[in-house]
Amino acid sequence: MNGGQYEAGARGPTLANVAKITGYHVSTVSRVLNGSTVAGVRAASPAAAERIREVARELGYRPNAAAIALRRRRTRLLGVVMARMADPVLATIYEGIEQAARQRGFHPLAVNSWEDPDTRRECIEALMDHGVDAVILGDSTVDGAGLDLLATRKLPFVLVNRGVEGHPSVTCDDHAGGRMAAEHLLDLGHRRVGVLAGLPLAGNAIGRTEGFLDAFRAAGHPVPAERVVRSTFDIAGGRMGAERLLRADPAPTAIFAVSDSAALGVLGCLRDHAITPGAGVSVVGFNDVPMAAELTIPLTSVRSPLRRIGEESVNQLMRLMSGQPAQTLRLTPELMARKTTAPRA
Amino acid sequence: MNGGQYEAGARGPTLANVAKITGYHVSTVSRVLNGSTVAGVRAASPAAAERIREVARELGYRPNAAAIALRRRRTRLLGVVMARMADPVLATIYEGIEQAARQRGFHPLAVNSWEDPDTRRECIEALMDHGVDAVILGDSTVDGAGLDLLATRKLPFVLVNRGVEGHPSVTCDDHAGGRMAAEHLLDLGHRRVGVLAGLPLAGNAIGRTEGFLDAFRAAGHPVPAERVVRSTFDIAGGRMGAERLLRADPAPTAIFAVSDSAALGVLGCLRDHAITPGAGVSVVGFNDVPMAAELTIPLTSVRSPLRRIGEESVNQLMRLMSGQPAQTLRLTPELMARKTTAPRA
DNA sequence: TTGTAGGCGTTATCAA
DNA sequence: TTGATAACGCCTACAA
Repeated sequence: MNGGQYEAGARGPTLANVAKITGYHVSTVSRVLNGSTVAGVRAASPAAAERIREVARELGYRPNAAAIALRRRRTRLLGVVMARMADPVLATIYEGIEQAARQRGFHPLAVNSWEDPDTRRECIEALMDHGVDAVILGDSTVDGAGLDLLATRKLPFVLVNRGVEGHPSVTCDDHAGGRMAAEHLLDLGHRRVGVLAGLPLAGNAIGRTEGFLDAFRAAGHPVPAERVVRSTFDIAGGRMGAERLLRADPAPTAIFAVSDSAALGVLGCLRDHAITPGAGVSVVGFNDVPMAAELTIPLTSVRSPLRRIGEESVNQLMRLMSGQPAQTLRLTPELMARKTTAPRA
Repeated sequence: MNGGQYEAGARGPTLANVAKITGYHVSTVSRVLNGSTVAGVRAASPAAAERIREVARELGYRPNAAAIALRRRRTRLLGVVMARMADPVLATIYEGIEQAARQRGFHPLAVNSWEDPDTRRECIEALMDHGVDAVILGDSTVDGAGLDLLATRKLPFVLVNRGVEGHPSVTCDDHAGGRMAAEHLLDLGHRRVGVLAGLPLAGNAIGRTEGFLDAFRAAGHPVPAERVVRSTFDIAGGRMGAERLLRADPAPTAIFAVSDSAALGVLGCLRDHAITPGAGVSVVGFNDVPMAAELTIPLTSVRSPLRRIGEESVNQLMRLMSGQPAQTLRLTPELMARKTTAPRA
């Protein structure tokens, strides 16, 4: 079958090779090369260790991950489930995860669930099949779908981006972020506002929406239900949601979208309606992805520390893996006021 | 160390378990469960096979990936090296890769090289350590840095996004794309144009730039070297490059950026200079990421089939792994003319 | 300080 | 059609 051009299973030198050359036994070589200790002392004579390490280096010895995984029951693989990688928010979180994981000698195995519960289950099962040591979930829904799989195998996991009651998670303080957006709009005099509330089962969307609605209610201007519309987090969702909000008469003077991508969809929609963002209808996004600041009319957005969220999730996972409890972290967002928000005309 | 709450190495039922229950020998169970054949016939009596499969299902048996990897010398893991995941272009290509790989029972192991040669080598080595069956490289430079690592291990690999002479790759037809951008601007009457040429060692940037410059030269309006500036592909790169181009007197009437992110940086820069994209300075990007069409002044861009590029790279890898030669594919781009380009004032 | 032996879960080979 | 056996590369008691 194979033309011989490639040897998929080509392996490098093994411990046995190093052993044969040095004249030491495999077990000795193993001890030296992974620096194991007996009673706190390095378990090999300095001379032996030196020689063995030298030969290993010359040979280009690299430990075989499969063998180690089989023997030690750990792979140093971290499963990561995301809704979709091309979402700039998730991709940035992933970057944080990847970097933090690599610093600790772990590698992320990333899969996309496409917001689909069945696919999510498949993803998690596939990750477990590959023997990942732990899992980071970036696509959870508040019903906790799929978490049972991890629980039954007692596999450590941390939620990221979207929290679920009763499980450790690292997220933005979404409620606070929603409130910031609301207070900004209230300060600018907006009273009749619309909300693109994101997916109904996503914890981050729920938090942001509630924070926003709470603040408006507290200010004495509750937002009626028909001006809170569900949507996906992407551009298309924002566009459709905005279409619907703008159909109302009178239309809202401001729109809060729980993601920047959705906010971008809103901007596209406003353009089609010949409405100027800011001057016509104010728009607030969430996350402050790099694009937001560069738009011709730069987007007001609630900044969330995406990379740090990713990094912290790995930290918490390390805690879990070493037997400590994981904390649930809510990192503080920050409002970046820009030109898509302006005082009510 | 471990508090007992989690068992990192918890494993499910094994072949031995199934064997004990069914009364068959492990080897028989193995033969049944992985559907191996002897002389084209399934190597077990139908009754036995039935029973074994039933027990395996009841027990929730899942094969141990580490053991299989050790024994069969294949992991069904695909290494993927990207410059950075949060780049929307790379993330979209990755989505294509992930989907195609999963359909074939493979899983991508994705690492970010951050455009750094040393990090790239580390990435590739780490992937090999984990025993990936093949590698997709999305961050190659025309000098082929790091490819030697793969060659010495005879590991199949395919380049994606950026080609390198002499190696199979799946890319956009960058030269054609650059030409399209040029012809569009030429049609609109632009003669004094600037180019944000991307990273000097990136094959895609080189192709796009050359295609563009060739077309202008052919039209009798060669672009002088000082109006071709190197840059990174991201927003910051576009912004800095645009600053530099605009400092010239007379400034160019149009700018071609080899990526949409850079084009977005250009738009931000134009805004700061109070120049209207299109009416003032025309701007063309590359890739047509979803954002482009939604901007308040939508971005003219050369669309490249990112997802298909990712999918095709997996196809080519499958060919390589089955001993067939891989093809080098150049998928055709398409110009999406929008509002950031307008006839020369 | 070093060697020996056994096994992690699976599969390939050989024998029955 | 099925069973026995060895081996993939590594690690870890235990013995020397």
